[in-house]
Amino acid sequence: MALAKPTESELEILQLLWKKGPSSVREINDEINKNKEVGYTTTLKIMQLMLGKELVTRTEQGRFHIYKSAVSQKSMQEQLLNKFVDAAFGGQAMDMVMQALGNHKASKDELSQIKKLIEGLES
Amino acid sequence: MALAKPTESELEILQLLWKKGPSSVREINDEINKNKEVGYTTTLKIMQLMLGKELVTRTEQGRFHIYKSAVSQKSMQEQLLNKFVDAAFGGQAMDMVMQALGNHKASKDELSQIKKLIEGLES
DNA sequence: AGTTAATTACGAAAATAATCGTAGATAGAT
DNA sequence: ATCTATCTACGATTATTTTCGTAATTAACT
Repeated sequence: MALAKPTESELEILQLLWKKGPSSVREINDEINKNKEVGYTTTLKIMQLMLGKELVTRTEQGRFHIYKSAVSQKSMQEQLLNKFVDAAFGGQAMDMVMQALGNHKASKDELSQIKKLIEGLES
Repeated sequence: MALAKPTESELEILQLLWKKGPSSVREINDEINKNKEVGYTTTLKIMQLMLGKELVTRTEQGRFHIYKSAVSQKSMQEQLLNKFVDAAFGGQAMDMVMQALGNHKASKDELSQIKKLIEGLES
């Protein structure tokens, strides 16, 4: 079965779950509110919807719930990347790679890592 | 003034305008309908909304209109890429680059071009 | 001239997403 | 025991995006 495509808000929550690990609604909402104001029940509602879409699972921990991502970061990113390359770069992935390399600062370390990856692909 | 962020449908139309050059609604709608069924007036309406957002301009050509992208492909892609890296990769652009390199087939030519770019960045 | 086909403008409906208020439950503090 | 704070569930509202029907206009073709 195909992964449900997350909405923007859902993806934001998935990011936090990947980064912080299993979390309560309160923890997620607090994190989100570091950047922008969102009501607690808004976040709760979105997480409940994500449960319905099977983007997350949850366990009861006393009287509240701990949510956990149900999709792997890598496969979700892969899916989103494919869609994005199509939508924004007409499918030309290497165009996008070049633009990303040009626009984003990368450390020497990252660059040599990428070079190594390319050399592997070349052979 | 910041570029208006295009919706998904709007972006699809921008892609076609970039690729095909200035086009009538009919031409755009025909292209879109190669992939999926969308009514003519739906496409028309979206293009009219894009005009309001200044994503396109248009000129009269007899009794119909020719639409033209009003935003550069490069700067729009740059903006979308930044948002995407944040939303899907938590801002880690190089993670995304590596995943793109791993998942998408690239020709020898493209790979050496990218390598050259990296070598330029390294110095 | 009259008919047909293609066009634009526009309002409104449908679909999707995000927001929040309120109610009911429960735990902890006084 | 009561009060207060926090939690879940859920309906309803708002905002955004997509879709399309209809009317008016114009061009082209009998």
